Amino acid sequence: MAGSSTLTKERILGAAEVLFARRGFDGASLRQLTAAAGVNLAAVNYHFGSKEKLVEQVFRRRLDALNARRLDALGKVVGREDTHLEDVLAAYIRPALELSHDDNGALFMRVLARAFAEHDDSLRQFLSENYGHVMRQFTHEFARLLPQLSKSELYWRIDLVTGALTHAMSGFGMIQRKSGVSEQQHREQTAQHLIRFAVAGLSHP
Amino acid sequence: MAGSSTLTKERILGAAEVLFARRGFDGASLRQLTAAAGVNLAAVNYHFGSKEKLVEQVFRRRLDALNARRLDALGKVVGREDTHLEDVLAAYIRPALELSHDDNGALFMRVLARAFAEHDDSLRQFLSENYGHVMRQFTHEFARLLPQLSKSELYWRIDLVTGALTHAMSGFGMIQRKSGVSEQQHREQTAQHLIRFAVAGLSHP
DNA sequence: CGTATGCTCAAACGATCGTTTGAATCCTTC
DNA sequence: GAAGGATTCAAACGATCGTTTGAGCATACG
Repeated sequence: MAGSSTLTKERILGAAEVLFARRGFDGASLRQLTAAAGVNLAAVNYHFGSKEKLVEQVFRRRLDALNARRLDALGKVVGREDTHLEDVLAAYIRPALELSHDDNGALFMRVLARAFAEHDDSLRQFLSENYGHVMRQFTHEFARLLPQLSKSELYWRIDLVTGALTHAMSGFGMIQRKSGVSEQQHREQTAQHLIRFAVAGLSHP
Repeated sequence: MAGSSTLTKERILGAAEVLFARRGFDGASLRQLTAAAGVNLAAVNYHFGSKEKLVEQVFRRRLDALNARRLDALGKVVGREDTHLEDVLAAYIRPALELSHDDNGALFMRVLARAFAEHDDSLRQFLSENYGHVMRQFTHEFARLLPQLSKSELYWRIDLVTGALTHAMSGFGMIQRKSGVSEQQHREQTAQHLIRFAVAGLSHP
């Protein structure tokens, strides 16, 4: 087997991320996409099999790393004797925030928010099968740290917090940083906003 | 001028609500839509002018009433001498919740959540021009009740709460009510969940 | 060198899209 | 009941969609 052109696949994935964020999965055509990527129209079907498979790979490329970092961060805080709720939330939020400040990572968060709102069955099943265990582990930890909440009460709050975070992160591509604030400071302020909000939403009396 | 067939227009709007919620604006074709409505394909362009105009009318039909009820409810609580934050939030949340329990109102909330996540410029401009004053009035009231928050801090929290509520309400079509709980009770419990969460998210220290 | 193998390319496939057309039909009004 | 505007209808328009094809080119291996 020869070259296994990683270059073309990566160009397609990059252009797909941009156009899916801007026009949606249906709205972005393979002709726009391949033109933006500078590759031939047939390259998508050759390298990915179909448009739907391409969509899955767009998610895989980012979510594999993102959720691995989330679980890694979670593992580092649950081992200790006194785990704080905000540490668990930071383990969920901070990796996504770091992703948002990388190249087109913010655009991917838009794609993710779109998929979240679409309620598309096949896509939801794909995400659930491949990354459902991440949410399950976090949920388990939330339940442990909030024993006063009933199961249904906890699920309500997690659902609301998830909606808030997803929505907020989908807008990260468009916020203009105040002048005089370094990117480091800005990211830390954003993290604090999200974490404190999530703590309040989960643990209010 | 004769009949001005309200019937056909209403059948189209109803079918559009269902299909836009299920497949999205691009995903739902006028052929599926008119077939589901039991009308001729050309009826959409005849009565609405274009598919895009139809989308706007789908929003208008629900949002005119929804936002009028929100402002009405808001007016009834801001007049009093001691206004509580949860009353203002109830004025925002309860009309949407009542809409969600009417016929296809829950599906419309899905459509709304979709539009919210799409970041489509023309649709956002349409919503902002026609209903922006509603959010502005609520924001003004939040600022009055939460004077300790800076402007940017307040906007952060409102954005997060809005994301949470939009996401939660977009799922109302799919929740199965526990047996033994009346719809009245269920709706009241849901309202309490949302309102308390929003209060915590806005006013945490 | 010859020949597989991986990849790119222009071109075309059938299907479906939103929209338009012009005749047929309904319904009101005189 | 004739006239005329409002509405519906089947059919077609050009455009664009995702996908497939087969020839052409590159690179690796015997």
